[in-house]
Amino acid sequence: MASTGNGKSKRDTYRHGDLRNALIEAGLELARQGGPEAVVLRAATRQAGVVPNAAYRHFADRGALLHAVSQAAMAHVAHTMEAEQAALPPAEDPAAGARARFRAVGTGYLRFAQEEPGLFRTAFHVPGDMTHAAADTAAGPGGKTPFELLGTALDGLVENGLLPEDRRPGAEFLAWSAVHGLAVLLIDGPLRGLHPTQAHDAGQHVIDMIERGI
Amino acid sequence: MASTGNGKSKRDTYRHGDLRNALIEAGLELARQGGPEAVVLRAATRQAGVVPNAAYRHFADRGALLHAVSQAAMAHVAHTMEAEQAALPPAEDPAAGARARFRAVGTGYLRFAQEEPGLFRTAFHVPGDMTHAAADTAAGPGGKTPFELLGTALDGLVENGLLPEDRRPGAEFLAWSAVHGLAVLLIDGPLRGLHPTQAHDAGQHVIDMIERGI
DNA sequence: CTCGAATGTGGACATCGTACACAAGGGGTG
DNA sequence: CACCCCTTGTGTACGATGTCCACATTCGAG
Repeated sequence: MASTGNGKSKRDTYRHGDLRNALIEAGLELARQGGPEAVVLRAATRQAGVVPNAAYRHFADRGALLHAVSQAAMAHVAHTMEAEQAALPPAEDPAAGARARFRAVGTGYLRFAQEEPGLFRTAFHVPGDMTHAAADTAAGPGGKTPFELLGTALDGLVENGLLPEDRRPGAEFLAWSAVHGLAVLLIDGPLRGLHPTQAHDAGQHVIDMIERGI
Repeated sequence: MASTGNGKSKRDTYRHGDLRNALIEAGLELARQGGPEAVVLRAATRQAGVVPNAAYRHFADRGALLHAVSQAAMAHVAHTMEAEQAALPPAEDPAAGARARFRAVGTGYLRFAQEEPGLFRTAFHVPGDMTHAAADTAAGPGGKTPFELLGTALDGLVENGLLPEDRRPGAEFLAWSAVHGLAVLLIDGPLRGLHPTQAHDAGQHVIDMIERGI
């Protein structure tokens, strides 16, 4: 076993073989259900069929484990964003395509926040840094972090004349602020429990505001 | 004593007299320094000079205490926002005044986030609901919650023709999203540690975007 | 004055993070 | 192929936390 994800049967080998990843995987599951505070060191080791202290061979402390889980969650965010872009119908012209890809960045971000609130909260739980955010561990299949995806989409807007070049600097912070703020409102603010379609509309409104105000 | 806020000397009376508020006060101090997860029941009771279990006469559990502290922190946010508005120079004309008061809402909010990040995080820590948010416990000296302050400011914009009436519905969520998102970026996102003046500029940019895009 | 409801105390327990010493065993060197 | 050592997992232990239960103290209504 060791490779199979189940955590029930006790390991047959003394060595686990892939404990570090098993712990991150277990942590992800805990985070999915209960957010960052639910990723408990002892629970993760239990799930991996290992004694609590074994974790310390791979992580300095609970915080380090949580950070690794957070990075993995961030990668999931990136994945959802890329998927949203990939699902886009072929664009009529380059400009329309750039605009659609930009909006998909926000839409994917918001979709993830609603579908996986626990992971979302974990991904952005006082993340050491989400810009450089160890680009490899926090990246999606395309190799880009959520932030980088946003930057690329903004560059696309500029290239197609949809965003004046002098407004480009710092634009990611404006866009990110608005979308992330809405995400928070949706998952544990006053907009929590909004019907998915209404939430989607709210998301489009915010993205409209960004396009207008950026 | 009981009335004095110090927590050093042991109470002389068997009854504390105002334990509930003493615990909230202690919780606020803990939250100020370490955010929501730092508001620890035992620490608060210790500070109040009382045995841990005494807290259960006033709060159902740690969560209830944290919620009360959160509400108190929210009141502090409202206070800062009101102060920001009060400090405004007299306006030239009503419209300019309405606009300045609207911007002050955002500026005050962002100021508080930077000056008291621990309290800020605590105020918005999965708050049962921040809209109705028990208007009395979360309100500032003016009797309004942060959300209500924002709504009032938006109404002011409409009254002065600065915001089309058909754009008013839901506008608080657009504005709140953007400002709150920036606040998060500033206190534990990639904009953390930004020089206060730069942070202020970023805030003005976001508010500009809101005014343009709302 | 008396007695009950409100408030604080004491002791106990499960769980958590983590430190320290020890065991197992896989891989490089001879 | 044998040996030794470094990595990885185990066992035991400690302090801290949230919370439960039974008991003590005191205030205030009658």
